[in-house]
Amino acid sequence: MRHKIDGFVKRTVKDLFGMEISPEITHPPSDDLGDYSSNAAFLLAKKIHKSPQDIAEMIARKIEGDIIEWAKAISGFLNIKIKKDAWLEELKTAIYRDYGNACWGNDMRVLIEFVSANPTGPLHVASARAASFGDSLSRILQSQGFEVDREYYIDDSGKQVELLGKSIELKIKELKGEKVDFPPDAYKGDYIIKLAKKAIKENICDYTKFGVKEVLKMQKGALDRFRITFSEWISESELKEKGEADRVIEDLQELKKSPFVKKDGALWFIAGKREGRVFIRSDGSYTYIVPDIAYHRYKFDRGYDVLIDLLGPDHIDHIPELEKSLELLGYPVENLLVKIIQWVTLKRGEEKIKMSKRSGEFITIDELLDEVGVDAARYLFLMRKSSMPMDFDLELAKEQSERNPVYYVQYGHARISSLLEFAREKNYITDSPEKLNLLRKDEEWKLMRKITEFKEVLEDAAKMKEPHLLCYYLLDLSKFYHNFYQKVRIIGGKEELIQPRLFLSNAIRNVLAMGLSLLGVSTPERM
RNA sequence: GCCCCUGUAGCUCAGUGGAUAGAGCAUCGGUUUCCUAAACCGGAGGUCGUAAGUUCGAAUCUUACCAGGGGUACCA
Repeated sequence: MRHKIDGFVKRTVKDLFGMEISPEITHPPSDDLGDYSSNAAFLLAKKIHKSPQDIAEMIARKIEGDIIEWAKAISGFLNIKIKKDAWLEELKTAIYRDYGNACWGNDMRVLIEFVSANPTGPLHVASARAASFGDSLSRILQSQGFEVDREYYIDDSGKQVELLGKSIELKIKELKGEKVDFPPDAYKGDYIIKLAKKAIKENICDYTKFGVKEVLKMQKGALDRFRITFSEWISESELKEKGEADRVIEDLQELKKSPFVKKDGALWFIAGKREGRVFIRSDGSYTYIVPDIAYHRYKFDRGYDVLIDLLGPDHIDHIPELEKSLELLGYPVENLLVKIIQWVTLKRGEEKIKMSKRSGEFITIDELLDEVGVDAARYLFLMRKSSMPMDFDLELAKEQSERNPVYYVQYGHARISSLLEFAREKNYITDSPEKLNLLRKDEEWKLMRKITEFKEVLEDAAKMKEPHLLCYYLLDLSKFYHNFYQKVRIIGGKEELIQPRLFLSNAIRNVLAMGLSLLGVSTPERM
């Protein structure tokens, strides 16, 4: 619908003034101003030296389109009312299972990397937020015609995993009755004890390898429970073994203008105005960024058109070096989109819950799910836009679970499901698009217009890479439906209106179901 | 010091260039012999952190400042 209007406005402007513009097509603040409005006249005012109102009037007189009821110029805006038939035609399609799907993604191949936590302990809530986000964004992009793969990068080489091995080894000694001094940065927590006991039982000698394997198993289990899947798990150590990290350094050194400087026995990467960053330590080992560059190169080499990284704010400082290196190596950095998912602060009421993996005090995904459930957790994470640091109040998520936004939307779905079931028992047809033109009430028109907004919201969410837009839309749609349901008696109301109203309800249920499944939230038939 | 995020109703947050700035919670009042009251309707509640600038138009963009949070390793 929005695309059609956009086309009409552009064509009319071209016919009238011979100019190409990109007008915005939005919804006016109140219904009596029409269904859509455009700022086209404002954009043209300066170029052709006429007042926006005059231009809008010219466009309004000239504009043509099979779905336009009327077009008016109102204080400079071009306002357009859509024919009722057009809304009804749109409504008929809203009952299909692929409603809202689009193909402007053009089968572009997208690789989205997320979570990628250190394999040194259970996943905590910040990972849960990133997991919800990455999963939902993948689904939304898929719905718009992108071909999406999801990847988890395992940081299984480096000092942190050696420390994990060491922590297990020391814990074993302690369990055997030896007195041991744990280094201050050793990993603690129940899972270390569990791993140590298991290592003893299985006669393990390589504690690091064992620890990483076991921790990954734990992480996969938690993600599974959270309904998050990945197409690929890429291991840092494997990339290193294949010599990919070496190749990055070699190729960067071969450049005409080497970006490296030796200082204090370490190899520093200097690019742009920023201070340098160490790539090779004085002991000859690579810092984290080198295999990470190799990894990104590997992503590009596999032929992806767009790379999306969802990172925690602690990675911000590495982005310039990563991008600069890839650029120097000849890769299209503009196709790499790095999105920072801000931290989550856990609270219980007023009390902040401090988290530190090393000290062993943290809330894991499993504990979170035990307390608030998958659906509530996912919806609450996804409601915030990614740049927003969020407070997650466990007390509130639990206590107010009845008034939790996710239940409001799910309740809408359950309510309609039960209505439709009741209707079928009474032998009413719930999916016949006949007599829809009998729908005339305000609440019914509002719902019809709201339904078609689904397509617009999905497109916007995919373009902006922000699933929270969908969360707010679904809340809105549910609100409109609850309002309609309360005011209009369907079964038992006017006989000729029952079937069209059931169809309308069915369409709403379909949109709610598809929206919720894009968020990874379940759609209960009853509650 | 430098970098990043944030500042919108009492609270939690939407709104990122358009018209009279919205929702939930909290609060006050109302709605159930009838398809799910986990619902609905109404009231009250705003110097959009401050100031300047850009613009026909700014909560939205720019700059400076103020306030809160986070980062600032040859950890990742």
